[in-house]
Amino acid sequence: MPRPRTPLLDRGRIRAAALAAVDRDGLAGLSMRRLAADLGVQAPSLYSHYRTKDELLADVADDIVSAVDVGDFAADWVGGLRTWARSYRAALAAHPNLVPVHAAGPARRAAALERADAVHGGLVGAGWPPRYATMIGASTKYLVLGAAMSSFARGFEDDVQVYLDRYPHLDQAHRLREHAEEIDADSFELALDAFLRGLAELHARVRV
Amino acid sequence: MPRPRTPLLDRGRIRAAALAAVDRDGLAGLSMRRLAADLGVQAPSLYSHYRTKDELLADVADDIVSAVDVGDFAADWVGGLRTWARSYRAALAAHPNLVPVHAAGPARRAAALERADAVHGGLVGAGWPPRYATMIGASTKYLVLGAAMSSFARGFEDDVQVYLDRYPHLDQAHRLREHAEEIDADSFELALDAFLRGLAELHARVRV
DNA sequence: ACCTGAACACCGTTCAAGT
DNA sequence: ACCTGAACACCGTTCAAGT
Repeated sequence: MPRPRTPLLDRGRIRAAALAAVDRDGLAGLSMRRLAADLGVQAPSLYSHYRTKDELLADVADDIVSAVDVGDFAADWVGGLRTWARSYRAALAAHPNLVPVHAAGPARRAAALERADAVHGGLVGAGWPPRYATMIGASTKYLVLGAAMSSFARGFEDDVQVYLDRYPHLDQAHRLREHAEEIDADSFELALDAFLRGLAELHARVRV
Repeated sequence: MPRPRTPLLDRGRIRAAALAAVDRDGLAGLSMRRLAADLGVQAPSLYSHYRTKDELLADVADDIVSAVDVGDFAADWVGGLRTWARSYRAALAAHPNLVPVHAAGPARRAAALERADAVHGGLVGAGWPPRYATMIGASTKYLVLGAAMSSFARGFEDDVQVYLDRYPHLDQAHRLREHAEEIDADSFELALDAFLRGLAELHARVRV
Protein backbone atom coordinates (compact mmCIF):
# COMPACT_ATOMS: atom_id res chain seq x y z
CA MET A 1 0.00 0.00 0.00
CA PRO A 2 1.63 3.30 -1.06
CA ARG A 3 1.52 6.22 1.32
CA PRO A 4 -1.40 8.39 0.15
CA ARG A 5 -0.85 11.94 -0.95
CA THR A 6 -3.01 13.33 1.85
CA PRO A 7 -2.77 11.53 5.20
CA LEU A 8 -5.56 9.05 5.86
CA LEU A 9 -5.80 10.11 9.50
CA ASP A 10 -5.67 13.19 11.66
CA ARG A 11 -6.22 13.68 15.38
CA GLY A 12 -9.68 15.17 14.90
CA ARG A 13 -10.96 12.26 12.85
CA ILE A 14 -9.53 9.79 15.35
CA ARG A 15 -11.22 11.57 18.26
CA ALA A 16 -14.57 11.67 16.48
CA ALA A 17 -14.42 7.97 15.66
CA ALA A 18 -13.35 7.11 19.21
CA LEU A 19 -16.25 9.06 20.70
CA ALA A 20 -18.72 7.37 18.38
CA ALA A 21 -17.28 3.97 19.28
CA VAL A 22 -17.45 4.65 23.03
CA ASP A 23 -21.05 5.85 22.74
CA ARG A 24 -21.90 2.69 20.81
CA ASP A 25 -19.87 -0.01 22.57
CA GLY A 26 -18.95 1.45 25.95
CA LEU A 27 -15.53 2.34 27.28
CA ALA A 28 -14.54 -1.31 27.69
CA GLY A 29 -15.67 -2.00 24.13
CA LEU A 30 -13.21 0.47 22.61
CA SER A 31 -10.06 -1.14 21.27
CA MET A 32 -7.35 0.43 19.18
CA ARG A 33 -7.77 -2.38 16.64
CA ARG A 34 -11.51 -1.88 16.26
CA LEU A 35 -11.10 1.88 16.18
CA ALA A 36 -8.51 1.51 13.43
CA ALA A 37 -10.86 -0.76 11.50
CA ASP A 38 -13.63 1.87 11.77
CA LEU A 39 -11.20 4.33 10.21
CA GLY A 40 -10.04 1.96 7.49
CA VAL A 41 -6.47 1.57 8.72
CA GLN A 42 -4.36 -0.82 10.78
CA ALA A 43 -4.04 -0.39 14.56
CA PRO A 44 -0.40 0.76 14.66
CA SER A 45 -1.25 3.70 12.38
CA LEU A 46 -3.06 5.35 15.30
CA TYR A 47 0.25 5.60 17.14
CA SER A 48 1.54 8.06 14.55
CA HIS A 49 -1.03 10.51 15.96
CA TYR A 50 -1.56 9.57 19.62
CA ARG A 51 1.09 8.11 21.88
CA THR A 52 -1.34 5.98 23.91
CA LYS A 53 -4.99 5.05 24.18
CA ASP A 54 -5.23 6.99 27.46
CA GLU A 55 -3.93 10.16 25.84
CA LEU A 56 -6.51 9.82 23.10
CA LEU A 57 -9.34 9.36 25.61
CA ALA A 58 -8.19 12.35 27.67
CA ASP A 59 -8.31 14.46 24.51
CA VAL A 60 -11.80 13.22 23.64
CA ALA A 61 -12.94 14.12 27.17
CA ASP A 62 -11.44 17.58 26.86
CA ASP A 63 -13.40 18.13 23.64
CA ILE A 64 -16.60 17.46 25.54
CA VAL A 65 -15.71 19.79 28.40
CA SER A 66 -15.27 22.63 25.88
CA ALA A 67 -19.05 22.93 25.77
CA VAL A 68 -19.28 23.67 29.50
CA ASP A 69 -20.38 27.21 30.30
CA VAL A 70 -18.49 29.04 33.06
CA GLY A 71 -19.33 32.55 31.88
CA ASP A 72 -22.15 33.36 34.29
CA PHE A 73 -20.20 34.25 37.41
CA ALA A 74 -20.09 37.98 36.71
CA ALA A 75 -23.64 38.78 37.81
CA ASP A 76 -23.94 36.47 40.84
CA TRP A 77 -22.15 33.37 42.04
CA VAL A 78 -25.32 31.30 42.56
CA GLY A 79 -26.31 31.80 38.94
CA GLY A 80 -22.74 31.11 37.86
CA LEU A 81 -22.64 27.84 39.75
CA ARG A 82 -26.05 26.82 38.45
CA THR A 83 -25.13 27.49 34.82
CA TRP A 84 -21.81 25.71 35.26
CA ALA A 85 -23.36 22.66 36.93
CA ARG A 86 -26.22 22.34 34.44
CA SER A 87 -24.09 22.67 31.33
CA TYR A 88 -21.44 20.39 32.84
CA ARG A 89 -23.99 17.71 33.63
CA ALA A 90 -25.62 18.03 30.21
CA ALA A 91 -22.26 17.70 28.45
CA LEU A 92 -21.30 14.61 30.43
CA ALA A 93 -24.71 12.96 30.31
CA ALA A 94 -24.62 13.17 26.51
CA HIS A 95 -21.75 10.66 26.61
CA PRO A 96 -22.21 8.74 29.87
CA ASN A 97 -19.78 5.96 28.95
CA LEU A 98 -16.97 8.50 29.05
CA VAL A 99 -17.64 9.78 32.57
CA PRO A 100 -14.91 7.66 34.21
CA VAL A 101 -12.38 9.50 32.06
CA HIS A 102 -13.64 12.88 33.30
CA ALA A 103 -13.45 11.55 36.85
CA ALA A 104 -9.67 11.31 36.54
CA GLY A 105 -9.56 15.11 37.00
CA PRO A 106 -8.36 17.98 34.84
CA ALA A 107 -4.63 17.15 35.32
CA ARG A 108 -3.21 18.69 32.13
CA ARG A 109 -6.33 18.93 29.98
CA ALA A 110 -6.58 22.52 28.81
CA ALA A 111 -10.35 22.95 28.52
CA ALA A 112 -10.94 21.32 31.91
CA LEU A 113 -8.31 23.52 33.55
CA GLU A 114 -9.73 26.70 32.05
CA ARG A 115 -13.10 25.83 33.58
CA ALA A 116 -11.63 25.00 36.98
CA ASP A 117 -9.78 28.32 36.89
CA ALA A 118 -12.88 30.32 35.97
CA VAL A 119 -15.02 28.70 38.67
CA HIS A 120 -12.45 29.30 41.38
CA GLY A 121 -11.97 32.89 40.26
CA GLY A 122 -15.71 33.49 40.10
CA LEU A 123 -16.28 32.23 43.64
CA VAL A 124 -13.38 34.13 45.16
CA GLY A 125 -14.51 37.25 43.32
CA ALA A 126 -17.93 36.86 44.93
CA GLY A 127 -16.42 36.94 48.40
CA TRP A 128 -15.87 33.27 49.20
CA PRO A 129 -12.56 32.56 50.99
CA PRO A 130 -10.25 30.51 48.72
CA ARG A 131 -10.63 27.43 50.90
CA TYR A 132 -14.41 27.54 50.50
CA ALA A 133 -14.09 28.18 46.78
CA THR A 134 -12.08 24.97 46.50
CA MET A 135 -14.62 22.99 48.49
CA ILE A 136 -17.58 24.37 46.56
CA GLY A 137 -15.89 23.57 43.26
CA ALA A 138 -15.22 20.06 44.52
CA SER A 139 -18.76 19.61 45.87
CA THR A 140 -20.38 20.69 42.65
CA LYS A 141 -18.13 18.40 40.67
CA TYR A 142 -19.09 15.49 42.92
CA LEU A 143 -22.74 16.12 42.22
CA VAL A 144 -22.26 16.49 38.48
CA LEU A 145 -20.00 13.46 38.08
CA GLY A 146 -22.16 11.29 40.31
CA ALA A 147 -25.30 12.31 38.45
CA ALA A 148 -23.76 11.84 35.00
CA MET A 149 -22.23 8.48 35.79
CA SER A 150 -24.46 6.56 38.06
CA SER A 151 -27.91 7.00 36.54
CA PHE A 152 -29.80 6.02 39.67
CA ALA A 153 -32.86 4.94 37.72
CA ARG A 154 -30.99 2.69 35.31
CA GLY A 155 -29.44 0.87 38.27
CA PHE A 156 -32.56 -1.19 38.80
CA GLU A 157 -33.87 -4.12 36.79
CA ASP A 158 -37.21 -3.80 35.05
CA ASP A 159 -38.32 -7.26 36.11
CA VAL A 160 -40.96 -6.87 38.87
CA GLN A 161 -40.20 -10.24 40.40
CA VAL A 162 -36.66 -9.27 41.38
CA TYR A 163 -37.85 -6.86 44.09
CA LEU A 164 -41.29 -8.13 45.06
CA ASP A 165 -41.59 -9.85 48.45
CA ARG A 166 -38.10 -9.15 49.73
CA TYR A 167 -37.93 -5.37 49.33
CA PRO A 168 -41.36 -3.93 50.24
CA HIS A 169 -40.44 -0.29 49.61
CA LEU A 170 -39.03 -1.06 46.18
CA ASP A 171 -42.34 -2.34 44.83
CA GLN A 172 -42.27 0.36 42.16
CA ALA A 173 -38.56 0.10 41.39
CA HIS A 174 -39.08 -1.89 38.20
CA ARG A 175 -40.83 1.18 36.73
CA LEU A 176 -37.79 3.40 37.19
CA ARG A 177 -36.08 2.34 33.99
CA GLU A 178 -38.80 3.50 31.62
CA HIS A 179 -38.68 7.02 33.07
CA ALA A 180 -34.94 6.92 33.73
CA GLU A 181 -33.96 10.08 31.86
CA GLU A 182 -36.68 12.19 33.46
CA ILE A 183 -36.02 10.85 36.97
CA ASP A 184 -32.28 11.36 36.68
CA ALA A 185 -32.72 14.91 35.37
CA ASP A 186 -35.28 15.84 38.03
CA SER A 187 -33.14 14.32 40.78
CA PHE A 188 -30.17 16.37 39.65
CA GLU A 189 -32.21 19.57 39.64
CA LEU A 190 -33.52 18.81 43.12
CA ALA A 191 -30.00 18.14 44.40
CA LEU A 192 -28.60 21.28 42.78
CA ASP A 193 -31.44 23.41 44.08
CA ALA A 194 -31.13 22.13 47.66
CA PHE A 195 -27.34 22.44 47.53
CA LEU A 196 -27.37 26.04 46.26
CA ARG A 197 -30.06 26.99 48.77
CA GLY A 198 -27.92 25.62 51.60
CA LEU A 199 -24.81 27.36 50.25
CA ALA A 200 -26.57 30.71 50.15
CA GLU A 201 -27.35 30.35 53.86
CA LEU A 202 -23.73 29.49 54.54
CA HIS A 203 -22.48 32.43 52.50
CA ALA A 204 -24.25 34.88 54.76
CA ARG A 205 -22.59 33.33 57.79
CA VAL A 206 -19.06 33.09 56.32
CA ARG A 207 -18.86 36.75 55.26
CA VAL A 208 -20.00 37.90 58.71
CA MET B 1 -1.58 -32.29 40.66
CA PRO B 2 -4.09 -34.35 42.66
CA ARG B 3 -7.24 -32.74 43.86
CA PRO B 4 -6.60 -31.68 47.49
CA ARG B 5 -8.73 -33.06 50.31
CA THR B 6 -10.04 -29.62 51.16
CA PRO B 7 -10.67 -27.26 48.25
CA LEU B 8 -7.90 -24.73 47.61
CA LEU B 9 -10.40 -21.98 46.90
CA ASP B 10 -13.71 -20.69 48.14
CA ARG B 11 -15.73 -17.62 47.16
CA GLY B 12 -14.74 -15.70 50.28
CA ARG B 13 -11.01 -16.15 49.73
CA ILE B 14 -11.38 -15.18 46.09
CA ARG B 15 -13.27 -11.99 46.99
CA ALA B 16 -10.69 -11.02 49.62
CA ALA B 17 -7.81 -11.51 47.20
CA ALA B 18 -9.65 -9.61 44.45
CA LEU B 19 -10.29 -6.65 46.74
CA ALA B 20 -6.64 -6.57 47.83
CA ALA B 21 -5.54 -6.71 44.19
CA VAL B 22 -7.89 -3.90 43.13
CA ASP B 23 -6.73 -1.73 46.04
CA ARG B 24 -3.13 -2.39 45.03
CA ASP B 25 -3.23 -2.34 41.22
CA GLY B 26 -6.48 -0.59 40.31
CA LEU B 27 -9.52 -1.99 38.59
CA ALA B 28 -7.76 -2.16 35.24
CA GLY B 29 -4.83 -3.95 36.87
CA LEU B 30 -6.96 -6.87 38.03
CA SER B 31 -6.75 -9.89 35.78
CA MET B 32 -8.09 -13.35 36.42
CA ARG B 33 -4.63 -14.77 35.72
CA ARG B 34 -2.87 -12.53 38.22
CA LEU B 35 -5.61 -13.05 40.78
CA ALA B 36 -5.23 -16.82 40.36
CA ALA B 37 -1.47 -16.50 40.79
CA ASP B 38 -2.01 -14.55 44.03
CA LEU B 39 -4.09 -17.48 45.25
CA GLY B 40 -1.63 -20.11 44.09
CA VAL B 41 -3.83 -21.63 41.38
CA GLN B 42 -4.34 -21.45 37.63
CA ALA B 43 -6.78 -18.94 36.12
CA PRO B 44 -9.48 -21.40 34.99
CA SER B 45 -9.86 -22.64 38.59
CA LEU B 46 -11.60 -19.38 39.44
CA TYR B 47 -14.41 -20.28 37.08
CA SER B 48 -15.40 -23.19 39.33
CA HIS B 49 -16.51 -20.55 41.85
CA TYR B 50 -17.51 -17.48 39.85
CA ARG B 51 -19.06 -17.55 36.41
CA THR B 52 -17.42 -14.32 35.24
CA LYS B 53 -15.09 -11.57 36.38
CA ASP B 54 -18.02 -9.14 36.46
CA GLU B 55 -20.00 -11.38 38.81
CA LEU B 56 -17.00 -11.59 41.13
CA LEU B 57 -16.59 -7.82 41.18
CA ALA B 58 -20.29 -7.26 41.86
CA ASP B 59 -20.00 -9.59 44.85
CA VAL B 60 -16.93 -7.77 46.17
CA ALA B 61 -18.82 -4.48 45.87
CA ASP B 62 -21.77 -5.91 47.75
CA ASP B 63 -19.47 -6.95 50.61
CA ILE B 64 -18.37 -3.34 50.96
CA VAL B 65 -21.92 -2.00 50.93
CA SER B 66 -22.76 -4.28 53.88
CA ALA B 67 -20.97 -1.80 56.14
CA VAL B 68 -23.33 1.04 55.16
CA ASP B 69 -25.61 2.19 57.98
CA VAL B 70 -29.27 2.83 57.12
CA GLY B 71 -30.61 2.36 60.65
CA ASP B 72 -30.99 6.01 61.65
CA PHE B 73 -34.24 6.92 59.92
CA ALA B 74 -36.46 6.14 62.89
CA ALA B 75 -35.76 9.35 64.84
CA ASP B 76 -35.63 11.86 61.98
CA TRP B 77 -35.07 11.67 58.25
CA VAL B 78 -32.31 14.31 58.18
CA GLY B 79 -30.24 12.33 60.65
CA GLY B 80 -31.04 9.12 58.77
CA LEU B 81 -29.84 10.60 55.49
CA ARG B 82 -26.73 12.04 57.09
CA THR B 83 -25.74 8.73 58.69
CA TRP B 84 -26.44 6.86 55.47
CA ALA B 85 -24.48 9.30 53.32
CA ARG B 86 -21.48 9.44 55.67
CA SER B 87 -21.15 5.70 56.16
CA TYR B 88 -21.75 5.10 52.44
CA ARG B 89 -19.04 7.57 51.49
CA ALA B 90 -16.62 6.15 54.06
CA ALA B 91 -17.20 2.60 52.83
CA LEU B 92 -16.63 3.57 49.20
CA ALA B 93 -13.70 5.88 49.83
CA ALA B 94 -11.87 3.05 51.61
CA HIS B 95 -11.68 1.30 48.21
CA PRO B 96 -11.86 4.08 45.63
CA ASN B 97 -10.72 1.91 42.73
CA LEU B 98 -13.93 -0.07 43.06
CA VAL B 99 -16.32 2.88 42.81
CA PRO B 100 -17.13 2.34 39.11
CA VAL B 101 -18.53 -1.05 40.07
CA HIS B 102 -20.84 0.52 42.66
CA ALA B 103 -21.90 3.05 40.04
CA ALA B 104 -23.51 0.26 38.02
CA GLY B 105 -26.39 0.30 40.54
CA PRO B 106 -27.83 -2.24 42.95
CA ALA B 107 -29.43 -4.38 40.20
CA ARG B 108 -29.52 -7.75 41.95
CA ARG B 109 -26.95 -7.21 44.71
CA ALA B 110 -28.68 -8.08 47.98
CA ALA B 111 -26.88 -5.75 50.41
CA ALA B 112 -27.24 -2.77 48.04
CA LEU B 113 -30.95 -3.49 47.54
CA GLU B 114 -31.61 -3.77 51.28
CA ARG B 115 -30.09 -0.31 51.73
CA ALA B 116 -32.07 1.21 48.86
CA ASP B 117 -35.22 -0.30 50.36
CA ALA B 118 -34.53 1.05 53.86
CA VAL B 119 -33.75 4.55 52.59
CA HIS B 120 -36.89 4.76 50.50
CA GLY B 121 -39.00 3.43 53.37
CA GLY B 122 -37.43 5.84 55.84
CA LEU B 123 -38.11 8.87 53.66
CA VAL B 124 -41.70 7.92 52.84
CA GLY B 125 -42.29 7.19 56.52
CA ALA B 126 -41.11 10.72 57.32
CA GLY B 127 -43.74 12.25 55.08
CA TRP B 128 -41.95 12.62 51.74
CA PRO B 129 -44.09 11.70 48.71
CA PRO B 130 -42.68 8.57 47.01
CA ARG B 131 -41.53 10.57 44.00
CA TYR B 132 -39.47 12.85 46.23
CA ALA B 133 -38.13 9.88 48.18
CA THR B 134 -36.82 8.47 44.90
CA MET B 135 -35.22 11.76 43.90
CA ILE B 136 -33.63 12.30 47.31
CA GLY B 137 -32.20 8.78 47.29
CA ALA B 138 -30.82 9.40 43.82
CA SER B 139 -29.41 12.83 44.74
CA THR B 140 -27.64 11.53 47.80
CA LYS B 141 -26.20 8.65 45.82
CA TYR B 142 -24.90 11.12 43.20
CA LEU B 143 -23.10 13.06 45.88
CA VAL B 144 -21.63 9.98 47.54
CA LEU B 145 -20.51 8.30 44.34
CA GLY B 146 -19.11 11.50 42.90
CA ALA B 147 -17.21 12.23 46.09
CA ALA B 148 -15.87 8.70 46.45
CA MET B 149 -14.79 8.41 42.85
CA SER B 150 -13.52 11.67 41.61
CA SER B 151 -11.28 12.88 44.43
CA PHE B 152 -11.25 16.50 43.35
CA ALA B 153 -7.94 17.21 45.01
CA ARG B 154 -6.09 14.30 43.45
CA GLY B 155 -7.21 15.48 40.01
CA PHE B 156 -4.49 18.11 39.91
CA GLU B 157 -0.77 17.68 39.34
CA ASP B 158 1.63 18.66 42.09
CA ASP B 159 4.01 20.37 39.70
CA VAL B 160 3.65 24.15 40.14
CA GLN B 161 4.77 24.91 36.62
CA VAL B 162 1.76 23.19 35.06
CA TYR B 163 -0.68 25.85 36.26
CA LEU B 164 1.42 28.94 36.69
CA ASP B 165 1.00 31.73 34.08
CA ARG B 166 -1.91 30.26 32.21
CA TYR B 167 -4.38 29.67 35.07
CA PRO B 168 -4.10 32.58 37.52
CA HIS B 169 -6.72 31.32 39.96
CA LEU B 170 -5.12 27.89 40.17
CA ASP B 171 -1.85 29.22 41.56
CA GLN B 172 -2.32 27.09 44.67
CA ALA B 173 -3.64 24.02 42.85
CA HIS B 174 -0.35 22.15 43.09
CA ARG B 175 -0.80 22.11 46.88
CA LEU B 176 -4.10 20.26 46.70
CA ARG B 177 -2.57 16.80 46.46
CA GLU B 178 -0.74 16.87 49.78
CA HIS B 179 -3.97 17.69 51.64
CA ALA B 180 -6.14 15.61 49.31
CA GLU B 181 -7.82 13.44 51.93
CA GLU B 182 -8.72 16.34 54.17
CA ILE B 183 -9.96 18.53 51.33
CA ASP B 184 -12.07 15.75 49.85
CA ALA B 185 -13.59 14.91 53.25
CA ASP B 186 -14.32 18.56 54.09
CA SER B 187 -15.79 19.18 50.65
CA PHE B 188 -18.11 16.22 51.09
CA GLU B 189 -19.26 17.46 54.50
CA LEU B 190 -19.88 20.92 53.09
CA ALA B 191 -21.90 19.49 50.21
CA LEU B 192 -23.90 17.19 52.47
CA ASP B 193 -24.59 19.99 54.93
CA ALA B 194 -25.74 22.44 52.28
CA PHE B 195 -27.82 19.75 50.57
CA LEU B 196 -29.61 18.68 53.79
CA ARG B 197 -30.20 22.30 54.77
CA GLY B 198 -31.82 22.96 51.39
CA LEU B 199 -33.89 19.77 51.64
CA ALA B 200 -35.23 20.74 55.06
CA GLU B 201 -36.52 23.99 53.56
CA LEU B 202 -38.13 22.07 50.73
CA HIS B 203 -39.72 19.58 53.12
CA ALA B 204 -41.66 22.30 54.85
CA ARG B 205 -43.05 23.47 51.51
CA VAL B 206 -43.91 20.00 50.16
CA ARG B 207 -45.94 18.93 53.23
CA VAL B 208 -47.92 22.21 53.04
C1' DA C 1 -16.62 -31.24 42.80
C1' DC C 2 -12.54 -28.93 41.89
C1' DC C 3 -8.36 -28.11 39.47
C1' DT C 4 -5.29 -28.50 35.27
C1' DG C 5 -3.04 -27.56 30.48
C1' DA C 6 -4.17 -26.27 26.05
C1' DA C 7 -6.59 -23.47 23.13
C1' DC C 8 -9.60 -19.56 21.10
C1' DA C 9 -10.27 -15.04 20.11
C1' DC C 10 -8.93 -11.16 21.62
C1' DC C 11 -5.91 -6.90 23.81
C1' DG C 12 -2.08 -2.31 23.80
C1' DT C 13 2.10 -1.29 22.02
C1' DT C 14 6.74 -1.58 19.57
C1' DC C 15 9.51 -1.85 15.66
C1' DA C 16 11.76 -2.51 11.32
C1' DA C 17 10.40 -1.86 6.72
C1' DG C 18 8.10 0.42 3.06
C1' DT C 19 6.76 4.84 0.39
C1' DA D 1 5.80 11.83 7.77
C1' DC D 2 2.65 8.24 7.74
C1' DC D 3 1.23 3.60 7.22
C1' DT D 4 2.16 -1.53 7.17
C1' DG D 5 2.89 -6.61 8.78
C1' DA D 6 4.92 -9.14 12.26
C1' DA D 7 5.77 -9.76 16.85
C1' DC D 8 5.69 -9.37 22.18
C1' DA D 9 3.45 -9.89 26.27
C1' DC D 10 -0.69 -9.89 27.71
C1' DC D 11 -6.27 -10.60 28.28
C1' DG D 12 -11.33 -13.45 29.63
C1' DT D 13 -13.22 -17.64 28.96
C1' DT D 14 -14.09 -22.58 27.38
C1' DC D 15 -13.26 -27.31 27.47
C1' DA D 16 -11.69 -31.95 27.71
C1' DA D 17 -9.05 -34.43 30.90
C1' DG D 18 -7.51 -35.64 35.38
C1' DT D 19 -8.45 -36.94 40.49
